[in-house]
Amino acid sequence: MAMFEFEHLFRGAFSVNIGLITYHEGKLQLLIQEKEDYPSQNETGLPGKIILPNEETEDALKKLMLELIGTTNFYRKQLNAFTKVNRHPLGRVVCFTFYGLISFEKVKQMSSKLSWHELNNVPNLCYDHNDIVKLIRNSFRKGLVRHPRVFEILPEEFVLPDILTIYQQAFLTKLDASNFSKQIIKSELVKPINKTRKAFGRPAKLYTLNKSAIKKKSKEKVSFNFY
Amino acid sequence: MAMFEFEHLFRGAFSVNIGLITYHEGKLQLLIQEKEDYPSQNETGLPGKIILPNEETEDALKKLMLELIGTTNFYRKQLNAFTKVNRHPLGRVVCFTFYGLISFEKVKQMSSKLSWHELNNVPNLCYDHNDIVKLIRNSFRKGLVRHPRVFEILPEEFVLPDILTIYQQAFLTKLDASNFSKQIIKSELVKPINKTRKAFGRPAKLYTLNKSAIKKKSKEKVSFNFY
DNA sequence: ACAAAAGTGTTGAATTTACACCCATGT
DNA sequence: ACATGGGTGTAAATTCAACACTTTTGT
Repeated sequence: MAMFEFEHLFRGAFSVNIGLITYHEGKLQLLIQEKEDYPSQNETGLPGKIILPNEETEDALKKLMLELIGTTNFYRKQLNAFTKVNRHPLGRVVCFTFYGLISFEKVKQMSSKLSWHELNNVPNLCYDHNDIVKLIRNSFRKGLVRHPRVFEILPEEFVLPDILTIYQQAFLTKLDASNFSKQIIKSELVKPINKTRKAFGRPAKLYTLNKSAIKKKSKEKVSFNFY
Repeated sequence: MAMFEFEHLFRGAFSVNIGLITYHEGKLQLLIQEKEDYPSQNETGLPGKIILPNEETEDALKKLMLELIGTTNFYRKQLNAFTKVNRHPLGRVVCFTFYGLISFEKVKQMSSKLSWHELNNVPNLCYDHNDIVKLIRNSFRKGLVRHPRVFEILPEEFVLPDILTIYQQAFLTKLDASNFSKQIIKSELVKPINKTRKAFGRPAKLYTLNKSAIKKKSKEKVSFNFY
């Protein structure tokens, strides 16, 4: 069997890791897991697990997330693989990374190993996980700029100033609140419901996502003008 | 040694594949390789090779490209890994894909196995390589819209209508030539040299890249307005 | 002279940006 | 009443988009 002569090439293992972002209590938050298995006991890192040799990546990820937060119902996207030979002490473990977005209300349970950390203040993580977090923040930003991705981390009913807050935290910048709100409304992606959210000052109007508007893809404007 | 108990997990192999794009004779072109090794003799696909268990991905890619085109001096970016369990007949071979951009004049040699094919008319390729090509076209488009990436596939001295042609082919659309040229000039990324390129009608002015302007990163305009 | 391709000019529309100002609430 | 955060209005500046027109070449 021809298989035999190639056997020496089949010496690698795989893992999935995910950076899951949500928005809760006015902050962007990242899900962090306390590791308990060898060789990284007592360290913290992105949620992840080893993929079995005959297991699809997507299945491994779903299994992991069911265990950890009780649902697989959230937006996700595969990012780069991390392939450095010596990134893992046990041998060559290639890491497939995902970034995910979930609204806080969709989180069904929290495994005791888990905690949320401010995305803008992530602690030191094991292996190269801080590099992965950088990648994730970048993808998150791209998602915000290019797609109506904010709604993935907002509850069903939300308020325009929260969208502003999310963008400001994601880009570490200040934006003109009044112009930003007008832009959101003009996009027709949201529709007002007849409720408000109480707060210290004037209460903010609640909106929901206008699902019909989100369908039609954005116009893909082609120009020599970089964003 | 703890290694032993994890041994059953180390059963995967890796490959690199690259979609290398250039611009030549008025067309966007993709580099295609005729395969000669088992199990895909006589098929064509993206240039690629198996990565040895202790070989860095980047090293494998460089080795491959030196062999094929005699240089590793070109822009490249890692894309998604292809991880499906059954994508390769010999076992689980995970494929790390890259897309690359090279100006035609930088290609030092052409291995006899290689040929250029119009990017908009790629033939049937082996395995899932046609899927990879789709991914590559997408990344190429994103690169064009968001970064001054065109210059990677243009010669030292180029002409504005060629940039127009590239964008039009990449996006399968027509653009207003006069407005597009004005946009390029306003970007200050190019500076005219005192030469022209002869052609049928009025000769076009030659330009070079203004390397000082390319340094300062684009302003990262944050808005609720998707491109 | 004429066709073809390159490049310039002009104009109205649309979008952006910066603020001034008004509104609805809790204390 | 007033501080606070939410929201509307407006006007100048900039960018976009369509297209008429001029320029420079080869035939």
